Amino acid sequence: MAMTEAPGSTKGRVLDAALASFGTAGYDGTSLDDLAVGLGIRKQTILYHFVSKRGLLNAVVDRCAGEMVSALEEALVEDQPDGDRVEAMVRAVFRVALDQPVLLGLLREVSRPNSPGAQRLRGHLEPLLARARVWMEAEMAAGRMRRTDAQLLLLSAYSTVVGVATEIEVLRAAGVGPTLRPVVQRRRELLRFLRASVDPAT
Amino acid sequence: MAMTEAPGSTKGRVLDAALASFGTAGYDGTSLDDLAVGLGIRKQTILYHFVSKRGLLNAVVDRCAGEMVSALEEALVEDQPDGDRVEAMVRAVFRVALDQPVLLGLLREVSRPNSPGAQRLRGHLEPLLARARVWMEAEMAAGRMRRTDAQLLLLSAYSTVVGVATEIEVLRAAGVGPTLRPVVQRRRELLRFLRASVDPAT
DNA sequence: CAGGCTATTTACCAGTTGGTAGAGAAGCGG
DNA sequence: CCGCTTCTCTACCAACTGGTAAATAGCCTG
Repeated sequence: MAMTEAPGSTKGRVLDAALASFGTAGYDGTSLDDLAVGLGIRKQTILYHFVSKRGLLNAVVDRCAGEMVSALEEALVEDQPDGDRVEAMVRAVFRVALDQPVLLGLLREVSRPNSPGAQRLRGHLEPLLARARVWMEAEMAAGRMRRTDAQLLLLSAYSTVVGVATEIEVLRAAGVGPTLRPVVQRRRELLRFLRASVDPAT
Repeated sequence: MAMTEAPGSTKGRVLDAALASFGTAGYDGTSLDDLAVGLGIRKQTILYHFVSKRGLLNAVVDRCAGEMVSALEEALVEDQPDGDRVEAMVRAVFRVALDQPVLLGLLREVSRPNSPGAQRLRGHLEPLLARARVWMEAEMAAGRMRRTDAQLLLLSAYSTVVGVATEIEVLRAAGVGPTLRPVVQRRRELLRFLRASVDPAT
């Protein structure tokens, strides 16, 4: 009764392949048969572990949201002495994005409302967003942050991050190799943007 | 032999419905049968006009890209005397986004590489991007713009704009009504970001 | 009114979809 | 050796997919 699946197990392999497929081909563009063939197993094995296609998506979303959330929380703990927390979080997200680009692909796929899994993703991210909102409002009250709509700024940053997923893919499609540079530059620009939005002296 | 379809014609109605469906449900998530039923016609009528589902997508992409490109070109012509061209373009894009949000939905759907239609979209946007790149490089050479990688900055702005589509939808899903305010705020922030990226005094 | 053109229809199809039912097989504690 | 659980398989299926073929109706022109 392991909480986490061993990476080599059938279940774990299915999760990996499903993440990749959902993130690139999308939910509707993913067929359980193809997924199974790619893994050298039968489709019914997938359904045995996850009950339905929807269940598989939920499992994938759960795992990815978990990784993302814990990466963010680690970043926040590391950086206790009020060092630039925003920067720490941005760096954490970009680290995840570089380590596993497919994860951002899924995030993007699932960010579309009416998409199955969108609600589930929100369920995972909402507490985190709430915490961030509270923190930002405290900062604003203390005058360390420019007065602005916290929720809007957060959503803005969020959609920018999701946009990075698009961007990495578009860059690759545009012939720009999968180099590190554009991503780093993008991160620098995002940080500058966030600082400008946050700087009290404006 | 009209170049543009009358909006009330069957063909035009199919195009509208297809745009909405592709932009929200995605390409794979759109069924020709459902589309036809929603229009009160038979699926084969759609296929008669557009040959195949892929052909329908191409037609939708062509029309939308055309609207977007002409909106951008109008903005550039209006603002000849070197008034802030960047701002004019951003405003044009946001105007389109507000007038027809579904259009951004499609843009986002089709921005994913490997997606059918991605290549076609690039074909439409590439000349525009090339012009912008040339212009930016001239500005940089003249010292009116901070030296930076023009293509990267453009892609950055592009993915941010696509992110706005996500954001509008996410906001609506998050309960924030379809008010104008968040979009306006987002535009202001994007403009500030672009100015910061472009300001020579940095 | 004959004949072609455009538009929309009915009828049909082969392939794929997600999903169900049930049979083995492998391990394990008694 | 039995019975139980866990996992994977074979065999099917009803529904739906995009697409083809052909019939029908309206309309304009000669």
